[in-house]
Amino acid sequence: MGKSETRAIQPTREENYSEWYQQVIKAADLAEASPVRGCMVIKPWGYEVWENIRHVLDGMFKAEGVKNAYFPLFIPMEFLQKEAEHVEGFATECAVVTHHRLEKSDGKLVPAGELAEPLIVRPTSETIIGESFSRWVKSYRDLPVLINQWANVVRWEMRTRIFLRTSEFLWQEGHTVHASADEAMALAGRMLDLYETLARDYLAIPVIKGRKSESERFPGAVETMCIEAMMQDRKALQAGTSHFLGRNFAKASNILFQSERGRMELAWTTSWGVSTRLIGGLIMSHADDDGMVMPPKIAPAHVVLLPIFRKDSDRQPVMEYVENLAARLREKQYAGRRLGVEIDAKETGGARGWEWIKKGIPIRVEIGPKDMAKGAVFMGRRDTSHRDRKSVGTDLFVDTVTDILDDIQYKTYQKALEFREAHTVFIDARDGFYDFFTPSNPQQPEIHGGFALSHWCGSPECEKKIKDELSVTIRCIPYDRNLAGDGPGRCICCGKESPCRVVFAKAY
RNA sequence: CGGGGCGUAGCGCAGCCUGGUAGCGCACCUGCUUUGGGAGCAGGGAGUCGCAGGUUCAAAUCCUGCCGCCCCGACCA
Repeated sequence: MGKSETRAIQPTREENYSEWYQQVIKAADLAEASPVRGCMVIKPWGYEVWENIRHVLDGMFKAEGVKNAYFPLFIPMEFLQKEAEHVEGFATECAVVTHHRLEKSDGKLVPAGELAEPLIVRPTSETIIGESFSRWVKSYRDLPVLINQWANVVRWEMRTRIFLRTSEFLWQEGHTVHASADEAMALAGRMLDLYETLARDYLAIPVIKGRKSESERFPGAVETMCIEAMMQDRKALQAGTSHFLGRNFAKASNILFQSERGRMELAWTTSWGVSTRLIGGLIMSHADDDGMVMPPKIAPAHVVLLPIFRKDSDRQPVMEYVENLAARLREKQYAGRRLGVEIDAKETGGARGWEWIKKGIPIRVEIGPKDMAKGAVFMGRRDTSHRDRKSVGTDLFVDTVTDILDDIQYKTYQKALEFREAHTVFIDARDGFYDFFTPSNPQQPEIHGGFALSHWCGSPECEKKIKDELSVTIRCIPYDRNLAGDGPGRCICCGKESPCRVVFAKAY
């Protein structure tokens, strides 16, 4: 058995989770580090995941009446200054452009032509988009303004990790303007719902919707809502955020409109975004010790056909059969796009199959002369053991391939959901809470903890104390009554009255 | 940015302590043999040993500085 028990990824999740994460990205060919500190190269197999996310979300946004637009990468430094909390939130991680030319000096290129006003590379675009909005909006008849942009942003992070936290990342940022607070709040809520749908129905990631505590809020927001997911090391990942910005940014950018009654009023704005971080979440939700596991609805490709030749004379008939099968499969639609079919005719024996296991393709199909003779294919699924393969009639396979993909999609979600539920606990005793979040070996912490649903009095002091002592934060105040609990209780930290339970966890 | 670890072929590593001019496994190329499976044998290609200085007749190896990556903190999508 020895050899067959070896897993494709080393170390395993259990042995060294963060190293495992890096190895999965490498083995699945999703991305790689770049020569630029903290910046990644997203390779085709990873970028297609992003393209699929973009396709799905873009359709959802458009159904909500949101239009795409594009705003500058560079933002005048003074713009950031307009909103007090906003500056404070981002000032420490801004890339600043100070020159516009290079000159040769002693054979080396040196910056020259200093800018009169430095520009920052957008860490987010509220201020520059707000400037446009202030000119676009005159009357209540112009509202709402519903805009989204697909862009890159730069946040100069101290510690980076591919997909999860890189200095540059890709995202979408939605920005809207409304005549009333209720309308803005409702829109921000609907966008959060879209993110939940994307996560649940496409990425197969179960998420908890909720709102952030004051200390975790977006700088300048009145309310930040989020979806939080549990990774396989039981840490929380914020997978998407939606902000109700009140009138803070309207004030900063001077977004005024004339109301029905003829008065000049400050508008209400929102912003909301998800990023390439979702791909990191995808990996840490589903990948196993054999590599990536792609949920079919977001997978770069759905089926790989692996022709098997026993003799040279097999080659042509098998390839013809395989090409023909590929053509039939490609006529099918799945999750709003054409079924993705790869043909891999490399003659490298079983290693070829492992390449695709590591890449996480949902279905592998082996086709040799024997299968052809039977009118069958030999199929393996990524969500079952690599040894667990079976012969299926070719016609039946073609007819049911989308059902099989649906089944893989469903089971991938269920597995992630069961994992989260297994590591989500209601805790009411302070000691129990501390035990839950304390590894038995602090030097080399084992995978431990999870989501603790505990009461919190609402004070920043208790929140900070828990953060300082355990590195545990309030991920969100959940909307789901089953999680928030029925009625008041006692704060896990100070014992004072608490209105509801919140989600405590270590976080990325 | 503080503490620790690491940087040698595409990937994973040995060699470093005790300097002598580079090796192993996998992958890659060629040939033969195999053939329902991470194949076997033989041959082969591929590395300015992270970068820059220094010590030395000689540096992957010793010394200094820098860069990058990983882990633990502080900061964050």
